[in-house]
Amino acid sequence: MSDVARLAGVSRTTVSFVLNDKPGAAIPDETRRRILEAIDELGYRPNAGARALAANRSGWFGLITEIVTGPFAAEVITGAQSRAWGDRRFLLIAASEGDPAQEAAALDQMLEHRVEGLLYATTWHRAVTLPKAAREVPTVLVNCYDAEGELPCILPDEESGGHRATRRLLDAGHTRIGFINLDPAIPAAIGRREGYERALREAGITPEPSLVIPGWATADGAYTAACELLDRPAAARPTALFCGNDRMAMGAYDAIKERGLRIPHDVAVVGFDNQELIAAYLRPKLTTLALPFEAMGTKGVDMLAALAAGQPLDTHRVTIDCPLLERSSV
Amino acid sequence: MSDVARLAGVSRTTVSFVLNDKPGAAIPDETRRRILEAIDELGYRPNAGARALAANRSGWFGLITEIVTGPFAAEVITGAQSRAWGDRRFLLIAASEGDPAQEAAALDQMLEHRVEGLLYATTWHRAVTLPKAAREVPTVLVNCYDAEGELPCILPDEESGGHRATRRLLDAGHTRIGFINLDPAIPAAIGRREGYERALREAGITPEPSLVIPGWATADGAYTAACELLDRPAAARPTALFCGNDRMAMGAYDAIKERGLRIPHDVAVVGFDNQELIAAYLRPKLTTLALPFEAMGTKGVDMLAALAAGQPLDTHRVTIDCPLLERSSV
DNA sequence: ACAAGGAAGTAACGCGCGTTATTAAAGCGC
DNA sequence: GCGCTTTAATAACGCGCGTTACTTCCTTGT
Repeated sequence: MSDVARLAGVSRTTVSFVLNDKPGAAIPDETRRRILEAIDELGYRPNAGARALAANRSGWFGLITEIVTGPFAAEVITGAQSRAWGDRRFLLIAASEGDPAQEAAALDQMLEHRVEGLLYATTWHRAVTLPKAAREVPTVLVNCYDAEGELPCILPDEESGGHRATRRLLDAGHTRIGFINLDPAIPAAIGRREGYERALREAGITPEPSLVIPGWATADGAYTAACELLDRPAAARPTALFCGNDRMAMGAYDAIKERGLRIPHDVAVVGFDNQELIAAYLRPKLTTLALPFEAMGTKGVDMLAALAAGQPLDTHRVTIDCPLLERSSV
Repeated sequence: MSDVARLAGVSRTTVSFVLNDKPGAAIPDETRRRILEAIDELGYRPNAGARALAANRSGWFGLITEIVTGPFAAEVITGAQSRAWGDRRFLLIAASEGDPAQEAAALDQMLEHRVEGLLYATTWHRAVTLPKAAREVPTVLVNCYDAEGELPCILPDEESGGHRATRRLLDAGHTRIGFINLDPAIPAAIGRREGYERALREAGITPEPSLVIPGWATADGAYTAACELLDRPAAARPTALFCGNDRMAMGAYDAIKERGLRIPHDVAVVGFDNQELIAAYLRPKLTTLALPFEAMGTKGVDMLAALAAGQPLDTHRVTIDCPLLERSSV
């Protein structure tokens, strides 16, 4: 920077003013041009670390996930990343691998790097408890919530998702809709079932509990559940299946095809999660709902930026809709 | 840090010595204990940015990928990440989205952050040309190579992969092995075909060109190709299919099942890429080869660490084996 | 002609730390 | 008791930059 100043025939301060577009500093165009030329000629690059030190603003946000691999975390990262870079902020990403020790170590490193905020994301919607150190810095939870309900969080709107999926099947003319659910104890399963039942009631149909079977989140479990549903007498057999996730839909597909039934003519299927590799390549392609991971990532950075700037949050608990992806299974 | 020094009754320098385990500095246990106690009591955390500035070592490596989403990039990141954190180094990750402008911007930011090395990873094995700015810092290519052949690179061993897949089918007793290949012009397709033919020749079988058909990397393309192969007269029909990737294997599965043939009894299948969501949930589960993305990521950080330390590289071009994942389709 | 005010630019300090050169005290052999 | 080495610790500088307080020069109005 001193070299630039010397070459441009000004002081280092002036160079700094130009680089930061300092408001209130009167820099004639001619001087500015000389400085920019010098920067270009010398190939000068400001040192981000030194700037951070002097300005007392690191520009970093931390992002802790359980695993970096896996489509979910990757999408959150994508969303957060793009939003952050656009804002000239940067993401220090760490994976906890589900290990509290690694998680604590990662958090330590982040605090040493003076992150201005922390994003904590989980693979599936559930409650979490953070290490105490997380209180030292603004924190936003993504796809999870803390038991004490103190931290702001961003969650998928499971209820409206279940409603939307069911509604889609109702619109296609189905009235007996089987629901192969996830583990019934988790928030996703509870919310989606509520949405499912609300959609039915809104259509004037009384929810039939026997049409709801847990598939335990596996393809095999869903296969078994689908067999059970499809082998009922014709009058009780569902003409559509709403599956808790796409892997489960895969199992359901097998059960359906095995019985010589066609999708969607004989049985329609809606999945959940939009696991691209499954949904887009099943035959026929699977209509499913997407968990809005990328949107949750960007929203997380937004909220963090607000918090870091000292602004209050309008909403402490944000829910984001799960969009329906129309393919060929309905 | 001054507070710590004051509380411990020593100078800031002494605190620094303790923090860095400075060799040659004689610190009595008693003094060290007092300092560590003071650190603990005050909850002091060193400022990583300031350390970097003073020591002139940022501790950062940059990682540029085309997309952060997608299983490939995610695995590379996982590998690089775990290796880097273990070494107290950190990854500044950016996605180019295939856009040269974004790529250049990302690189600029990385250089401003004074990364000590750059990892450049692509989604599929191919040649690349880097922005000139990349020359300013040690660079290692992952899953790609530069046309000039100047930069060190890490590549999957396609030839041995093709050989291993074919060998597995030969070992299972197959002699007419169809190969539904990727776009024949790309390195992966070329290497794997070489391996395929070598394995055949080693088994005393003359490669039959008509058994090799491009599937153009899509499930539909592979489906068409598989139909063509399976509809040949019995004597010319392959009893096993080696597919260029798992999506293509998915298409092949459909063609096989449609004809009432069973996997693996009538037709065995080997895929490539180990796209977990497909390979592990197809029925029967798909035997496939994994691209060693995670290993490539860790190796990349290793090489970068060596380069950043000024050590010469033993090998300029590293290839890593593609392991066979045994499931149920052979 | 002169004060007032703005335009253009600078010197100097501090951010939090690593590191070198130096000092002061303590131990040791005789 | 004296010189010499080791031990323990420190003052002071610099890393690359942002920022504040200050100076100098030019314009403008009267």
